[in-house]
Amino acid sequence: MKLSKKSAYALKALACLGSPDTPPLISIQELARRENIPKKFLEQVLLALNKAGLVQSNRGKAGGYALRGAPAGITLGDIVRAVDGPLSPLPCANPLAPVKCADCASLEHCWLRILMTEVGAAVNTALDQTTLADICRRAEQSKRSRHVRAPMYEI
Amino acid sequence: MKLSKKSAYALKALACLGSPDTPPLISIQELARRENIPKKFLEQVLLALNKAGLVQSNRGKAGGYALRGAPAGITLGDIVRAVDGPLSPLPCANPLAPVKCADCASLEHCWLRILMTEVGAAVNTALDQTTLADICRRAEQSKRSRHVRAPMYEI
DNA sequence: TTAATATCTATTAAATCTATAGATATTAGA
DNA sequence: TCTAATATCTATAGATTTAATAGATATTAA
Repeated sequence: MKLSKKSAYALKALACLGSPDTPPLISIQELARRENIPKKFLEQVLLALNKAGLVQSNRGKAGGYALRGAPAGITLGDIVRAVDGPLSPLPCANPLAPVKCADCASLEHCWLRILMTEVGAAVNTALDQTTLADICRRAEQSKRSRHVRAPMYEI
Repeated sequence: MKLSKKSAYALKALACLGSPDTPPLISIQELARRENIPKKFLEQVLLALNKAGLVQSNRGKAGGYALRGAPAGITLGDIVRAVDGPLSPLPCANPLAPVKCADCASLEHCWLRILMTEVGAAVNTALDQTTLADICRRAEQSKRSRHVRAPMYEI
């Protein structure tokens, strides 16, 4: 379960979109600047998020991006799946569109496939426990905590 | 959470070592043949498993490998970690040996790091629920089910 | 009409994973 | 003691995936 750069950028971008400090519509360029993400790469990330319905875009001058749904309704799993595709441990272990492995004789009786299907389900479930709302809360907190001084002892 | 070939081979090899059809000591060559794994690659896998203490080896002629501990005491997580290293979503999210990311300013206040540390913990926990004993049981079952005829309806 | 924007496809660059190669060390048995 | 079969180790080639960049087109407010 390595987090790809793409997913990491997606998380940062969405956290930014969900921040109270962000205008209702923000351009790729500005988003890239704020989150320190390569602009052209962020482009692709937002494209994927848009296709998955997690954000909405306005084209043309003064265009930009905004969240599409409520942060509480978007899970960490949704985000990762949107940019990296289904997070199945093996191609054959995707419950929706299983792809037979080269060396496996039968999908049917492969214990590794069955095991990994369960593992994949567990991972998906784990990632779906956290919502974008949670993520935004954390981001705000750490933003705040970075501004305060080191704690001092009161007498 | 993609399963590397290395991990997949490790699982197959260990399942084979835990099978009643396997002699108490089996050579790499024979193991590679039985599980259809490139021999030189399997070599590296077994080396890692040995270093992690999951198997034991005898060198010299008539040497080979065997399980070191009881299958019920070895988890799926142990196996994957043994061959692929700690399965942390980000280098900085490894609770034991956190490695600062290039673009992250501080380990301390990075919400992504904290979030991913929790995700990593969840994934580890999930993988540690399944033991090699479970895996061996599944492997035996699927071995058996492959030998029986298609089910027929009894009257 | 222009300038700023999103969209799309392709390509290059870098990193990682998979596999192979070739050497050395060890040991049972002839 | 020698030989053959084995594990161990390090290096490297080959393949695949990921990350980043490039350059075009489409859209829209002003």
